[in-house]
Amino acid sequence: MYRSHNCGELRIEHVGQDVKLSGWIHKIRDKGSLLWIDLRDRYGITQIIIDINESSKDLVNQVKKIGREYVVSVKGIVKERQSKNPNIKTGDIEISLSEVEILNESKIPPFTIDDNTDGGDELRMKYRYLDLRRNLIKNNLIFRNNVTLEIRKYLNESGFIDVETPYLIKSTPEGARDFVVPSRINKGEFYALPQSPQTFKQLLMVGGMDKYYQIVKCFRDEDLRSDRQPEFTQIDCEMSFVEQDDVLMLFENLVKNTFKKCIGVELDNFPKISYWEAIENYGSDKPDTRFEMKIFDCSESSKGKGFKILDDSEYVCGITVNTTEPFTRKQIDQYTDWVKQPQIGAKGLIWIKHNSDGSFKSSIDKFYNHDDLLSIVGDFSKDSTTFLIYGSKMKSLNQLGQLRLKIADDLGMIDEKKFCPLWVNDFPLFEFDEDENKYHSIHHPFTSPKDKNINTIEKEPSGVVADAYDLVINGNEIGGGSIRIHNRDLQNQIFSILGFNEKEAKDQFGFLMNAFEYGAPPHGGIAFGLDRLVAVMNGDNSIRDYIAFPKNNSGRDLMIDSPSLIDKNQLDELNIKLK
RNA sequence: GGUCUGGUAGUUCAGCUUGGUUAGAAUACAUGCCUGUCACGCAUGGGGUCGCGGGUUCGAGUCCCGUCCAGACCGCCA
Repeated sequence: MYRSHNCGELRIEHVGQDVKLSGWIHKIRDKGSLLWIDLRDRYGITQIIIDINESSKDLVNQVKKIGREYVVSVKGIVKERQSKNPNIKTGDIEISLSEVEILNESKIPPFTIDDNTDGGDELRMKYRYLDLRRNLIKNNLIFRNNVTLEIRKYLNESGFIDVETPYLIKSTPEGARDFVVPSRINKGEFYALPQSPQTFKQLLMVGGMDKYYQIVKCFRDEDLRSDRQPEFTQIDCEMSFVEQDDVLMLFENLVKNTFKKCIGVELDNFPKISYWEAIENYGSDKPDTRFEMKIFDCSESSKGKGFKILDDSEYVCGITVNTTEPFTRKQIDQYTDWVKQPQIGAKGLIWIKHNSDGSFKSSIDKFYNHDDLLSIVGDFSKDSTTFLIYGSKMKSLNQLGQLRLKIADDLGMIDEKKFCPLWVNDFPLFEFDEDENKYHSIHHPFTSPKDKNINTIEKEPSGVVADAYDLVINGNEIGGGSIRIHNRDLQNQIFSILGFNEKEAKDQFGFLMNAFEYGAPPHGGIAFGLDRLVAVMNGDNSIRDYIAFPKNNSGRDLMIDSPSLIDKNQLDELNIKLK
């Protein structure tokens, strides 16, 4: 027997008991004739004490051999501590050591296994198994487990069944790049890993499963970010005989339930805003609504005063920043430089300072008098500053949206403890790609247009509104879904607008079109990014520390050192020749 | 594919602007001392291909060019 208790469960009421614990040596504090060992496992830390003067020589010698991160079993009697430690659960007791057995030695770890580790990201990834011993990662994984458990419970109680779908599927040109797997048996042919189980879950609906869910890995061969991994986990759901509101209600309750059970937060009802409201008010389709600072349109009020730059712009929009002290010239210049950097790409930044006496000072004083400026900024409070950005509508809004986030961040306007979920819906169905001179789906090609648009699809594709919705929390896209097309002719029509000819559509999605001819029920669904959800619930932007073995910026696993070359025999077998 | 930042002790960093003595600090590690520690304390000690390659120079951690690696961002992510 390795242990009678774990390292986190002994309390004052266990005093006097003989116990055996096993775990890792967290820290040794050698005080001469007294020596303490912190023994650690997943459940906590228990202090072991050795009184050198009252212990056998053998025991002392054994103890002296032990180093950090050794795995040991210890036997002893539970005693009340003379000086207690209120910071840990086992802080009232300690184990008076009578026997110790070294189960495994450890090299000196490359970084300290501590809450404030001295290890950098790269090293932590390379020795991820050591990093997992730290509270941060360990607690995140436990938290993730709690979240998935609550979600499974909720979905099961709501009548959903968990059905697995295949990982080796077919590559399609739409959307993200596929990860591809060569087939040995079918020479020259390739499987693709799913970007999502989209078509399969729709086929499950055709198959009468009615309510399906799966907590499932998805794969996309695109560049990584701190909130994007090439393999990530979705909570993937689909339901039959539903309209948008049915889906939103059920999954709003799922999210509320998860927040309540896992972090004790009661969320208010989620506001619903349309895609265009989001874009025009926040410059983003995933607005952070933890703070106001809404964007306003001043295209009309800013024109006709002889200032050519604004007169010639398609769109002019602004935000007013309320501060207790007006921005300094230096701060304004810094923001001007910031928006002009290539990543943002603004042509310039116009500023209007609101002085305490109600007067204005601005970068466009030459062309605009007091009343002109007043009509641009509308309502304002003293000592605030208004910024204007101009250009094409989408670009200006997007740039100002980014400035809005930057300023809020700089000024500490974001309450980190707050959660502001909302639904964004009424997305356009298509977006016109200037480079390729064709339309592509904003969501995916199986998204249904709103009923009222069905007759105008061919005539005016860009005006069609999709029956699609996103869940946004604190400026993060957490989930998205739609009501799907279940009619073969409509699906065909959509494929043709997307530029598929009949053969291509049949080759790639023939199975789905066929299925639609055998009584496909109306259906719709949603998928949540589990990694992002747990990170956001914990107030984090990066998902890496919520994944046991994540990949780095370049898609590498630094621990197992993948991807890697494969040998010639393997390549030959797969009929692959490298350039 | 692009922009930016970084790479110096096991680790995290300073030093680079303005080239010049033996490249420092903290932490980790080792040894010794310490009977109530829990970020223990004190003393001593070991520890460096300054990412790699080239160039400028009497002399390069420091300046220049290239390259590799890591991170943030843009593009990309139905």
